[in-house]
This record gives sequence, C-alpha cells and structure tokens, in this order.
Amino acid sequence: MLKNNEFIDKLRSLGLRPTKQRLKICEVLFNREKTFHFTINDLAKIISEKLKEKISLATVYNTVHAFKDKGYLKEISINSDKSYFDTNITNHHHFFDEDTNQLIDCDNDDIEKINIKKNITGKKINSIEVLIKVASDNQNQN
Amino acid sequence: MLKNNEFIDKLRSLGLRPTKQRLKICEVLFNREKTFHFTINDLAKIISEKLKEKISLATVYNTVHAFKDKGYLKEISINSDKSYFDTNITNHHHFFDEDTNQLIDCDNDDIEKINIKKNITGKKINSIEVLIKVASDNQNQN
DNA sequence: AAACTACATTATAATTATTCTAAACTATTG
DNA sequence: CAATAGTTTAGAATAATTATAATGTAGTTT
Ligand SMILES: [Mn+2]
Ligand SMILES: [Mn+2]
Ligand SMILES: [Zn+2]
Ligand SMILES: [Zn+2]
Repeated sequence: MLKNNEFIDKLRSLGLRPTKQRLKICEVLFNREKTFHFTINDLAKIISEKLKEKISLATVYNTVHAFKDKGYLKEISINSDKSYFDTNITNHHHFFDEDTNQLIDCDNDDIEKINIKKNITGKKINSIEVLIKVASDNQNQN
Repeated sequence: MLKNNEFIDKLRSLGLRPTKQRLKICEVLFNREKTFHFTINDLAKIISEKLKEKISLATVYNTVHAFKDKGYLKEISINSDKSYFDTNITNHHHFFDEDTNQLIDCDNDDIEKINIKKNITGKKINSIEVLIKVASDNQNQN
C-alpha cells in the first residue's frame, strides 16, 4: 500500500506533475497485490463507478499514455479491438484465458529460456514475449 | 500458382460460395511465394490500386472474416491499432520489425521448443506463440 | 431454362476506440 | 503573489470496423 507522497515522488521523478487526477489513477493502478492488466475502459469504469470520481476520459487516455511513455506502464497486444496495459513493466510472458479474456502473468521461471537460432541481419532483438492462449478443458463433458 | 478451379474447390469445401470477389481475393492472398501478412487496408489497396478492380470495402471485411472463421486465414495481434492477418494458418512465431512494421515468419526450428512448467487448472493450452521484436542495431553510430 | 432460395455484395449509416482542439485551470518557480 | 509551462476538459474529429437493408447472384428445383 503506497502512500500519496510516494506517488508524488514517483511522478516527479518521471517529470510528470502530480495532479490530483494522476494521483488518483496511481492509486487505482498501483495499490494492488498483483499486477493489473486493464483496458482504458476498465480503468475509466473503476474511476467513475467504484470511486465515483469525475475524471475526463481524455485525461484517462492522456495519463495512461504519459505513464506508458515514461515507462511506468507497459502496453501489450493480445487483441486488436482495444489496447491493454500492464502494471508489470518487465519483459514477461502471459497466459491469456480465452473464456474470460483475462491476462495472467507468467513468471520467468515458468517458461524455460527461449532460444532463438535465427537472426535478422542488421537488427537487434528488443524483446521476446510468449503468449499462451488457454481455454476451458471440456474433454470430459458427460 | 494456383488455378481458379482450385480456389473454387477450396471455397466450396469451406462451405463458401465462390463468387468473383472471393476468387479475386484468393488470388491476391494465396498466389504468392511466401506467407502474406496484411491489414485490411493493405489488401483493399492492392485490389483497387494494383488490380484496379472495384470490390466494396465491406466485402473485403466480410471476405477476410469469412476466411478467418473457416480457418483459411489467421488473425494475429501485434498492434492494437489495426488487425493483421496471416496466410500461414499454422501455429508459428514471428519477428516483428519495429522500424518497418513488417512481420516475418519464424520457422518452427528457428526456436527451440517452448517448455511451460506452469499450468492453469481446468484450462488447456490452445496455442503458444512467440513475438520477437527487432529493430535496427544502431550501437555503432559514430 | 425459368423460378426459387439462400447467401453475398454494396453503399451508406452507425458504432467504437482513440486522438485532436482550444479554452479554462493548476502546479511550480521566482 | 505573479508568471508560465504543463494539465484537464468537453466536445469535435478521425479511423477502424460493423450493421443495415436493398439489390444481386450462385446453386438448386421444377
Ligand atoms: Mn477485431
Ligand atoms: Mn494504440
Ligand atoms: Zn503482465
Ligand atoms: Zn505468420
């Protein structure tokens, strides 16, 4: 459970002014046990429904993108319908549950090191990420 | 170089009527040396600019989705701005060139078998795909 | 081959996600 | 407490995609 002051310092260190909207968004995103995977819509819903705060949708977009640009959030692509963001900014793998549309982080030691034998001339590898799509196992329907 | 008759048979076997629009799209997509990775916009552009044919944009969308639903094309997520499709429908990995936004197929033997140690209870794995982001190697700028 | 029917195509409108605009506001600095 | 640079906001604009509903056509039946 991070304190408000810690978010203020964090935002300052990123070169972002700690406004009340940004601090509120920090609380929603980072005051959690686990990694949070979300769409802008998820976040906006939490803010307006659960918190009953009024933050303009444009600000939610601005803030999430500012956080992403500063490396405080990461964007991930599983679906081309909408953007997903991740509070876990490290290079990591995911399980994607096709039944619930939920992303689950995969610890680095859940997957053996990926060994790539091919390389593209003149290009360097920036990231290697695995997406494992899972769905309910209905082999045993009786 | 597939013949028109082969596409007609293929479409019939998928339960799709071989209309002239669908056959033209088949030619564009499948009469190629290599796997084709494309957006709807890429495809529509080829049809109207190179082939100077008139196929409604709605039909391009309808056809690509019909092909995808029948397993004749595959959708891939690298970018949430637009949908990418792939004529290689097998489970395979990709290099994504961040400079040019090009996808490159990765042969199965370019990557050692992915070994997943964790499993999600009640869920079975449907696919495992690796995305390797590469970009121009500018370490030696002088 | 004409008629029938289910499916497909099309122009256009609608929807959805996202970005832009420009005016009002506020955090920070001097 | 100014000054100012950055931020928020409502609303308009854009871009990708999907829906609508009228027209057309492939395949089948008579
Ligand atoms: Mn889609
Ligand atoms: Mn985007
Ligand atoms: Zn994650
Ligand atoms: Zn591919």
